[in-house]
Amino acid sequence: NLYSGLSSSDEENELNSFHGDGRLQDLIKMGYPRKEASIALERCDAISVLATYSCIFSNSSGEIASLAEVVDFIFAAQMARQLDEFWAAPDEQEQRRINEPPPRRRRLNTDIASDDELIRLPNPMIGFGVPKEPGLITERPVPIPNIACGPPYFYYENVAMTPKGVWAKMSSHLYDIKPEFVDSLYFCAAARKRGYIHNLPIKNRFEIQPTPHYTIQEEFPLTKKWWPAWDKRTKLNCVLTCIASAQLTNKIRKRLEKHERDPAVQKDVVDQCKKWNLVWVGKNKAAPLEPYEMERLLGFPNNHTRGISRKDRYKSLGNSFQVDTVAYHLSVLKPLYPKGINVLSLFTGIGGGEVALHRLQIPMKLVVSVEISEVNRNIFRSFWEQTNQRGDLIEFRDVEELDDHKIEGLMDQYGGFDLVIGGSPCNNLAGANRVSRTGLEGDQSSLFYDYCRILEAVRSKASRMRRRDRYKSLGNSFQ
DNA sequence: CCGACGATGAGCTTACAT
DNA sequence: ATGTAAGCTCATCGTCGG
Repeated sequence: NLYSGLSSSDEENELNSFHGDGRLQDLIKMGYPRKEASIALERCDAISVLATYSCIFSNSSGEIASLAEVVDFIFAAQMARQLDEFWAAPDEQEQRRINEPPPRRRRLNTDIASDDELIRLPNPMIGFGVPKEPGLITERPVPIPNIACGPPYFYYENVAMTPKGVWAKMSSHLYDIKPEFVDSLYFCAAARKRGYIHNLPIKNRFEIQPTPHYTIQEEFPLTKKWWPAWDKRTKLNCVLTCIASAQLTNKIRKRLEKHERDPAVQKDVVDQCKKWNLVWVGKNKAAPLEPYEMERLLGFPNNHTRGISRKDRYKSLGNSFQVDTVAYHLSVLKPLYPKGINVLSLFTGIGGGEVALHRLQIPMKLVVSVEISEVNRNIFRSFWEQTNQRGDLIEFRDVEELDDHKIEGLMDQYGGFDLVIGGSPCNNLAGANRVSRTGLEGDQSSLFYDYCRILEAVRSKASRMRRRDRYKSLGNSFQ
């Protein structure tokens, strides 16, 4: 038997893993990078599992396998495919990537990672497809690597237009999954170009109802009365964290009262409207969106962010998900988890991901939320209470508080996470930032690495829990 | 302390002409 | 293929007046 020589020593390790697996920590102490150690563990365990299964089937004496056994055999076969990759010598490029030193603060233009892989933004920016547009695909052009397949699922989001090389680097830290770039103008009346790295299936996605309106005039019908013919916009630009001053509205009104028919003035006004995302709310009166209008554009319930200052509402909304877009991607979870899911929500903000799940009517049995801003935590807690959620909500302030020990404790207590969702800070990536657009290693945006750390802790713990369960059911089947 | 306001471009993209 | 122009961006900071 090909695997018999390996199984005995591995089974000893398996037994050790019942009292809290120290092997990953040991490997890290020995100087192996976390990712490499984790991959090695996963694949060694795959061999062990396969050996165990070959033993069962040789003892089954010609009986018909139960459905459960067949399902498990398929699982074992998937593992067997990974063996080939495991024994193949890793190519030099992958080796170099694995041996890369941990992230340090570095300037962008000296970043060596930026030149080996250049990720281009698609045009049109529809990802794997959007509703009501041609170009829908049901299979990924680049499959998800085996190591990242299956639950627990994860969903990571950030701005599409980052400095060069940033998306390639984020992809390389998230199992080399290719990002899905989607502009939310295909879901609502405002543009929002974002990239999403996730391991979700992409077949049979569906929209949440009711769908938002696609044009400004339909979404805000009261503006039609005041909308000048020479302003041809039908879509708004990206919802940002800051709005125009009231003085700008006054200046525009005064200019138009004098030179309403001057094409040059008209062009200048339209430019200002595009720059500041203004809509027409009165005669010659172009004003920024109200907070509740932004909420509608982003797919939140009316006055989701009420109770905090106006300025904070704009800031929180500008930093949020577009709910309809995210819900479209997460919709594939609904048939998979009819009884609900456990969610680990990092950088929760005002809870865009949870609102999406709620509007999909996917019950949330548990949400562990990490959010540094107090006003955002208050908003999210209000949402949780007012929608009469039955599940548990556990809040943390800082990702630093969520170490391996705490993650594993929560997973033991609640039976693991089904979804890890979050978008890390974009402050140092966003084009609107004049002062500190320092890239992925910037003070705020480097929290991306905490997302990776926590995700890997969840996935490795989940694989250990699956193994433990398999041994348990194995023990039962022999009685 | 809070909020309104104005100043502060780079870095990336696409579109179009050459 | 290459150059040029135009368009857009989950923002930050200091000042000032309440």
